[in-house]
Amino acid sequence: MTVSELTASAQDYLKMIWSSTEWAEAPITVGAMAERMALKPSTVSDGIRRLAKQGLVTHAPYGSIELTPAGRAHAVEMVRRHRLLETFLVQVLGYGWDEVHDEAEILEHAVSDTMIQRIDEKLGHPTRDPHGDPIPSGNGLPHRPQGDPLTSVEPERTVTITRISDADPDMLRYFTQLGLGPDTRLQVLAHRPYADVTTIRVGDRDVDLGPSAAEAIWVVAN
Amino acid sequence: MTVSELTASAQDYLKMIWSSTEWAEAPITVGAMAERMALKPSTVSDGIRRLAKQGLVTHAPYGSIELTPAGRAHAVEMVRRHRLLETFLVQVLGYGWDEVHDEAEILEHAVSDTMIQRIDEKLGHPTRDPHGDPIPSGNGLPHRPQGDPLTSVEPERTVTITRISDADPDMLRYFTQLGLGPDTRLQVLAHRPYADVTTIRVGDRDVDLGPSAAEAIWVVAN
DNA sequence: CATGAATGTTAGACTGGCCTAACAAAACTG
DNA sequence: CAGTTTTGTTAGGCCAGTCTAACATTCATG
Ligand SMILES: [Mn+2]
Ligand SMILES: [Mn+2]
Ligand SMILES: [Mn+2]
Ligand SMILES: [Mn+2]
Repeated sequence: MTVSELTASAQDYLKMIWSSTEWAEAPITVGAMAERMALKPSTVSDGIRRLAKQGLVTHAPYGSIELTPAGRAHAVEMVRRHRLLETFLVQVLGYGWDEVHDEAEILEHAVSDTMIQRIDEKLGHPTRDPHGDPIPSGNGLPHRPQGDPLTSVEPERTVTITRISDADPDMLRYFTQLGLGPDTRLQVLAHRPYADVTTIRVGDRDVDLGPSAAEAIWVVAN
Repeated sequence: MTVSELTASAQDYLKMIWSSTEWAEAPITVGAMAERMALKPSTVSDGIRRLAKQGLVTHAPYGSIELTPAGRAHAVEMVRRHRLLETFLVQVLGYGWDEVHDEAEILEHAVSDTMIQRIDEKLGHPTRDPHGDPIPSGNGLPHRPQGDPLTSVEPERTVTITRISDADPDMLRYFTQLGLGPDTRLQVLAHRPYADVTTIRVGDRDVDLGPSAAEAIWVVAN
């Protein structure tokens, strides 16, 4: 029943499927998974077939990919591991928020349940990782995240950042330069649709963000 | 050149070969490796062949197994990782010395060079692990251990423990009960050869140790 | 020193995980 | 709605790592 009976690869597939529904609606496709995991579609197709055989996902050929309850439990556990480890690396080992994702991507498969528990205790049961993402609790219930992409906020609104996608370390370093992180307040000045640029005011500074940056930032009104 | 180009299995084989010469003389055999790694001899034989193909060991069929300089460098690096991680788990996460070996056996393959470096810095460049074993330095030079098995000490001598084999967690818990650990002073009272019992005095208490316990403890005169 | 026991190697099978190439299905689009 | 493009699956190959079973070599002892 514990996650560590699965191969690292299976753990990553499940985590990816689950994550695809955390901040977006559309169910994930084989092609998108292959893209995001830097694998070939044939490899993913095969992997999904193995997961289905283990009862962790349901999948009819050419059909949609859905986690079973067992698959979802494993996936949430992996997300918990990943985010606790990221938090640990920042808090205890002095990593920057742009350095932790790749390290956690490996460690999440290697640490024992015991170690996760001790990390959780040492950190005082944190609820958000360094990128603002919610850390699911030990009993598998996610702390429900909130927010919407910066691109969907009406101009003139002042908002607070809830999370920033941890996918691109370079982008995170750029955000650090700008003083943008979880809980940063900012004002949306304008969206320029055909230029695909969002202008924000953070502190006393006006900044233009391209679409990939603006989509990586999620905010709530305040 | 870094250790992480190797599979976890290759890393473990190299570490085992190297470790077999740290505290004992005789070169390791396929059978002994299989025994200690809980594998079949045919599996190890095959693994050694792969390592030889990569230039990490020399081995003629039915002949002895020797590390090449490259193999030795990788092996020492793995020992460094293992022992630093054990120390980290005890110092930072509050593990007991009997709990760290199995955890480190996995983590050693997963942590990055960066993480090892930060752990080393956080711990202040420790030179011995929780079992008293020397931690090779970053440049690959082992801190030369010293000592001899308790079984080889003449009666009446007072000695100090330098290291205790970390192979058996149950035995470590037993030693904890007795107050035995690295740097503990004790007096050897007698060896009873046919009973295979070594009697020691530690603090104000006399204790009989069987051969497996007495061989797990290494000491220096003082 | 011959022979049986102990030790080590090879052969063949299986799994997971990846790939490329060929093929099949589904989704657009004129 | 037929044809084309996109997407997904299957077939076949490869490698690492494990096993069991069969075979080869070495060692030790009578
Ligand atoms: Mn991962
Ligand atoms: Mn994160
Ligand atoms: Mn290991
Ligand atoms: Mn140790």
